[in-house]
Amino acid sequence: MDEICHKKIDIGSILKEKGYKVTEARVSILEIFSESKLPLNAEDIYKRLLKNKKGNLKNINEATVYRTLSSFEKSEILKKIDLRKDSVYFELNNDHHHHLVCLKCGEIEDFKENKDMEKLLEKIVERSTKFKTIKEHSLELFGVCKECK
Amino acid sequence: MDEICHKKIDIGSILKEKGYKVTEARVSILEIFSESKLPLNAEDIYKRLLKNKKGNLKNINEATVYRTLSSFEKSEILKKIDLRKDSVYFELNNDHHHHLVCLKCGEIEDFKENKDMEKLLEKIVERSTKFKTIKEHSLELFGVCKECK
DNA sequence: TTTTTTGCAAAAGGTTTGCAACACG
DNA sequence: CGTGTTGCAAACCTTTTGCAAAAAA
Repeated sequence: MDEICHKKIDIGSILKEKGYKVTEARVSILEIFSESKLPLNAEDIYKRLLKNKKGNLKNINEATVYRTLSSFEKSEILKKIDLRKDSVYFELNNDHHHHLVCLKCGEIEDFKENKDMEKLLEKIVERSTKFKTIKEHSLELFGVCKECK
Repeated sequence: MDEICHKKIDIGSILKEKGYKVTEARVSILEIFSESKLPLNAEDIYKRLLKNKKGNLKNINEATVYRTLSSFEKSEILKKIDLRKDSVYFELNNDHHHHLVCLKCGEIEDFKENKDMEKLLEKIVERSTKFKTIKEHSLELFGVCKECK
């Protein structure tokens, strides 16, 4: 446990903190992210919402999913990840890590960012002529996993 | 097809090496990449083709651009880059570097990858349980450039 | 000539948007 | 109750595809 991800998050407070009204769509979407070990795209979210709600609750529209993901990204609740797939993936922005991605089967393994990495990035920015600071960075490694070999 | 090559790459040989027939579309597209300092997307390429050809030569279709980019990526003449924009960017796969990207104006600055970086990546893969080697990686830094500050 | 490549047009995703109805605070 | 949020459907934009015509080897 507690390797990467999965801190308990107080969804209500997060939303209020960012000035959002606490709606069913937003809460459900954040729940899904907080329960997922993997990055998710809009379709993943939409399907899980459907599954969760097949009882009595009303569905959440796909447009709402897109709007929510996009606004959560702007307010830095989520971050966007490029997995070299056709759609955009997101994950919670509360734990700094990156991914190893299998180009064949899509398998994903997380790895934490460490001090060495941070120092390296600092050096890069120091040497830059056009930038003084950076806000974020991508670092995803692509290969073929042992299973697919 | 014996256009002058403005850089050091021999477009004809590259194409033949990879088993491609040497067509006007492919040569023109590679010329554009070899003259560009920045990553380009399909639309960029298409527009530049239009501009180049506005004299008498016939245009190259957008579908051809997409097909060419995609096949050049598979044959590793080009590589795909995620710049957090709406479309996919490519650049020549002949020089290992990464980018600092301005989230406001899109300004791009290159930086070279160094030994430290390589060692760091090696360590990550060593520690991985699911992967033994990686083929490639993304590393793009996003921030706001001095101009936009 | 044979095989590959291209143009065209149509369609396929994925994502965004306008607007009226709805719900949180 | 007022403003922010959502559902719906249509539009949008980038990218892909089938097929016949054209070009390379």
